[in-house]
Amino acid sequence: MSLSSLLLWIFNRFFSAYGPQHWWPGDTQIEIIVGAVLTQNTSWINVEKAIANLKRAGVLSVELLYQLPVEDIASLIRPAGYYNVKARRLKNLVSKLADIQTDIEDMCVEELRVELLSVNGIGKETADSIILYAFGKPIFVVDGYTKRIFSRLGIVSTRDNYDVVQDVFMSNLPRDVALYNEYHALVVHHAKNVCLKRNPKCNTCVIREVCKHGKV
DNA sequence: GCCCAGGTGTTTC
DNA sequence: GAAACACATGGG
Repeated sequence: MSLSSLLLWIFNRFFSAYGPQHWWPGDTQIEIIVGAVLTQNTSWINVEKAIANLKRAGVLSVELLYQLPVEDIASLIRPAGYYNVKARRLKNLVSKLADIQTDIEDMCVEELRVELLSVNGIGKETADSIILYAFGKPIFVVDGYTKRIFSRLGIVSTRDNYDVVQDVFMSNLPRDVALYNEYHALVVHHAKNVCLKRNPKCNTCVIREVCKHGKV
């Protein structure tokens, strides 16, 4: 089986088993963008509390976050952890967004990615999450879960860096926003519920036929 | 009490 | 360059 066919087969197994994930959780573009920063090395449950605080304070917009003192943002996002670091990152990001706002829809994926990566505190995963889930442009999001699952399958190596892993998916799958959206969300679901770090539930895994862990 | 979470930047060898 | 470290809350 070709790599392309294998990646699609895995996607179909995940989708059949888990169904549509309706990502990204969040009603507005800025909520998705803020969530992408807040979830850095942080569980989503804590991010939800922080976003609820921002909503309650009525500051969940590019303009208002731009105006709000960094100390006030830090105080509101406290439940998400790293609140001083993340408050600064959010300020940096909304500043950049205000700068490029009128050009974003006309930018290609590569141009937008360069702009986002130029912001201190926005790395590859956060940038790609924003491009895919907030702006609806086709780029495959890689995270720790993706590396864990697909290295167990032998498709990537644990040594491979972000760009190498991303290229495996983007060179072997159609450039399709809906596919990339659902695939990454399904990977996260699978990692959280089945392919756990310490004790994976390989006996019930829907891709055990192709996973080294699942082979008896 | 310990481990972990949808990372990133800086410092250090 | 890569490895170690800082950043911090809250759930299991």
